[in-house]
Amino acid sequence: MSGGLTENITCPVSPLTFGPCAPVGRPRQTDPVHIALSRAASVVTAVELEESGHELARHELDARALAPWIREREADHPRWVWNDTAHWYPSLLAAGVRISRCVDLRLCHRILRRAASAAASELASAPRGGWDSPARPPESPTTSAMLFELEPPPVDDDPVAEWRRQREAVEGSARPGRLALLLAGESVGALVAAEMRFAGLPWSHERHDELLTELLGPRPTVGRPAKMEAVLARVRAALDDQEFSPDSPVELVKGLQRAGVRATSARSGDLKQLTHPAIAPLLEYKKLSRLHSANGWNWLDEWVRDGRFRPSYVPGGVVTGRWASDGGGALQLPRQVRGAVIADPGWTFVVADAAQLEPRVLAAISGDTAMARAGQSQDMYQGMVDSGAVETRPQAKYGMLGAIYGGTTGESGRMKPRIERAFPRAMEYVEAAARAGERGEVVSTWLGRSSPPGRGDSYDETASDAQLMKLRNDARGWGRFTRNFVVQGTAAEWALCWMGSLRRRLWEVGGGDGAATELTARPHLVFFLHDELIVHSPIRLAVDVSTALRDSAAEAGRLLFGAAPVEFAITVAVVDRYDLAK
DNA sequence: TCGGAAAGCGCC
DNA sequence: AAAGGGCGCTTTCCGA
Repeated sequence: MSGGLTENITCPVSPLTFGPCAPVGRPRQTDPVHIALSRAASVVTAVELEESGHELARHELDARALAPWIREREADHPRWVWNDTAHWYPSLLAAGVRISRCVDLRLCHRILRRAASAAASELASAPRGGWDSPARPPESPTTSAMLFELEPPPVDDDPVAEWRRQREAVEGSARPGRLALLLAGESVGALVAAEMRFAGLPWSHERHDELLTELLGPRPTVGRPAKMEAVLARVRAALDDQEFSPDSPVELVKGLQRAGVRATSARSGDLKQLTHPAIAPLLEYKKLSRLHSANGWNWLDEWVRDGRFRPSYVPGGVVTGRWASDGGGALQLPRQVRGAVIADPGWTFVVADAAQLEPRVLAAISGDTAMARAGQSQDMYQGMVDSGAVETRPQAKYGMLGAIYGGTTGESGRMKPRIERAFPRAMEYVEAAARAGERGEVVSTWLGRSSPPGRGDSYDETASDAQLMKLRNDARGWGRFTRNFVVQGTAAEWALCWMGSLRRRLWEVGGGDGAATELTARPHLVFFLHDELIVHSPIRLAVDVSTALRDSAAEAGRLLFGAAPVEFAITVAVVDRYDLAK
């Protein structure tokens, strides 16, 4: 099998960068296509490199002159090579400079260090060094001076040497096209993460406060909000216990037992099984309490400023390649508060969601044509019903989720034989990934991101991750992890490609390089949630943005899977409030 | 008094 | 409604 279409596209500049394909002024043979940046104190060194890696020129710049210099050089759309996007890009954005492509060396290093397809490379076998350390925190005026004095940059910090090592690792790998696409996707993701934080998600402080007041009562200066207190009073009355304490799981269970209720845990799901008049108000209390503590007024004060929610995203923060977030809980925004996400006047949101992304990804990576056929429908689960594989949509949904997650009980367990019969290649694929995990082997995504080493391997990279360590000691549990890894991880790769393609298209919709306006004056990404994107757009461009979203989804499918007959359907909604999208 | 672990629940 | 892989965040608990 080939690496998809990625090897076949001809383009003056590599398409694997998610940058413009036909730059103004086609590069001459000696034009630099990469510019590597490094910094020592206030001096920035910029090294211009040919595609071959040959050094063309070297400049030393004062750090304060960097942004205008980059703006000027950006006309040729070089790839900016730097250690951490999160270190360099925020200050450029603040100076009004948007770049089209980069190589985030640390994110790429992390992938290559572990990639099974590049295991023979010098990079993979080198001792751990500075590039294996976590990213240096972005400079902040209060801490940077101190940190830099205490921790001098590691000696192997040279971005040019590292870039060459990475290029060798990719070129010598079993799947150079796929790995190159993965690294390009990871890097463009880092650009998007910085841009989304810079732009912020439009958030109405006023509407959020109204929502909280409706549900909880007015903000109290001390103690519980009035409506929470009232619900708690109903719980206490039903238990005939004025001392009942709902906020500690231990106390909650004890309190219920004192009243003769056979509770063994404080989990909502378990409480729901019980029949007692106190249960309904108690569940209601827990719901309100969660909202109050996680996304209440304190959250609003801390995270929403000047009408924008600016969380910090962590590209590649999850072992599977999904993003994580660091503060603000951007990836867990409860539906309850999404009504506070309101577009600016004259602007709107274009909200797009990849429909049944993981099942479609499974059809593609396993080459299961029957499953791919079901995916010709906009609604893949309905397509599975129409093909006769199962009788109802819920059967299709839980059957598929069971296949992907390794479920054995309930409806998903019951559906397993039928799914196996209808989609044998897909099931064989995930079963093989699970067995490999149980044996302690490494598995890899379609583009080549490899799972952490399995059981029995004396490898300490993730030793600090308690959850992974626990899972690793449970063969079946680790098998479920690797089974899910190949699907979730490849879905994350599709999403990166979708986002990278969209980013380039949005820039064009906004006028391309000809329009000398800043990022937030054009349609721009403001939110990303695994398989969902939100674009904040001037109303008059919403149709073009919708088209760009669909074209990007199709392009992502082609980039990963070439001509494979798998459709990646998305739903698109143009709304001025996020909660209206679904 | 502080910090890590566990419980619980939000998102996909 | 079901099953359950991946996370982050808040609160409580408990021991150093």
